[in-house]
Amino acid sequence: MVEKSPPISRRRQETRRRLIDAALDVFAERGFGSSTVDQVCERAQFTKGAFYSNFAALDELFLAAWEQRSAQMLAAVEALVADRVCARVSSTRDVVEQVLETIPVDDKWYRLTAEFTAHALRNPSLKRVVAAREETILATLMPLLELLVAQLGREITDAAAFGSALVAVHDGTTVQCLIDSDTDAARARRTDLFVLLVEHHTREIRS
Amino acid sequence: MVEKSPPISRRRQETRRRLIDAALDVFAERGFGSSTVDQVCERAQFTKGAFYSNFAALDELFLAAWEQRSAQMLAAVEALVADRVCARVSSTRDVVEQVLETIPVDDKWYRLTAEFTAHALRNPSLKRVVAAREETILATLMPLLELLVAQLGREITDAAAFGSALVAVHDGTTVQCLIDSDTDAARARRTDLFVLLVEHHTREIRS
DNA sequence: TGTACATCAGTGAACGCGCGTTCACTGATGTAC
DNA sequence: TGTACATCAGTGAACGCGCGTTCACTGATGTAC
Repeated sequence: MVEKSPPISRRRQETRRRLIDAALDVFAERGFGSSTVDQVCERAQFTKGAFYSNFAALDELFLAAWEQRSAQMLAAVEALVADRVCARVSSTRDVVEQVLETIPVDDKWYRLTAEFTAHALRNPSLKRVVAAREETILATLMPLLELLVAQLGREITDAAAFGSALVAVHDGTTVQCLIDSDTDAARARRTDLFVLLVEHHTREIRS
Repeated sequence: MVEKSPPISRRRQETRRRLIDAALDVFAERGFGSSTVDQVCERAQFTKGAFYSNFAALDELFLAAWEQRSAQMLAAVEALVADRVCARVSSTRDVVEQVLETIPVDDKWYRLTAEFTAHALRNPSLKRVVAAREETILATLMPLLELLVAQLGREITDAAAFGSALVAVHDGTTVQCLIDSDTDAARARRTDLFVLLVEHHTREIRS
């Protein structure tokens, strides 16, 4: 039997939303482990009771916040890449540059996701959540990328390898862009790396 | 005038060492922000007073622990790569595989360094520390890599770009190896990526 | 549309544990003769 | 080598703040007639 949970009222949904938004700010500012229920509630303009009426503990809110935010980010990137698909296209490098411009190197989001990943490594079920999200990201983006490279007269040779290489290079270069004093150089090298990946994992279509 | 700090006694050095070792364990287990002075001291078999006699606050210990550990890791990798340089060598792929085997994908260390990086992004002076360490790592490893690729009859074309690409791919693929359920596949793709990098950033030496 | 009642969702005060920090102390280590 | 003293390094008890968690409550929202 599936437990028939009562429908969630609008008021409640709105409260959760405000708590999640506040949590994203507070966690990014102070780190998850150093944040308190009070700080989150104050930012959201609620008393602590409101929090306990909606979540069992801070980790639950951390998970909810991370999931919501990463879904948002994915939706945004998806929309932007879809736009690119419709645009005129010249060289591989141009496409890479344009797509990378749409993916923000967001300091706040990086801190959050780095901490969440580290947190997930301590908890098998959270680990599965993170792995599942990576799959969702790839499942969403790969068809779009296929269209993109098709416009360059190319096709993807090994989608799984290409996808995970893109994610790895994205993650690895993001830190460098945030840490390095010479951000422009880091970004330029990032672009070069992506171009290399595209050229390596696609081939020209014989017409 | 340079403040002439009194020499640090052996006893004191040993105490610091034990506290740092304990901190590495506790931080990896619970996360930095959720660790307490008490927990670290208990693990190190000291009372809290010992901690306050050696460090001003937990962040100071976090920094000391991270620096010590990353220096240790670098020294270990350096030694292992130096060994490789002396060994017989066949193909690029073989070399990459052998070197990667020596670099452990260490869950504990990953958690620690991910959290420290996130922490450093909130603090400009720590950010510089992290950036400096990356430079040290590259300055140490690049000469060795040069020797390694020379044995393959190749030479590095752009050392700076090669170096930062290696770091980025290393970092990005480490997470995947730790998170993905299919670790072997993740490791294989990791190797492929490194091979690609070596081939792209080096060229055959004309003899 | 208005009233009377029921349920729901957030309030705010209360509690007590655990945490960071201090400090007078003691035992360990170093030094002078 | 032995003794007397000085300094150093960690002890352990004490303090009080802040944090997580609970719960009787009140005002908001929904429902029946």
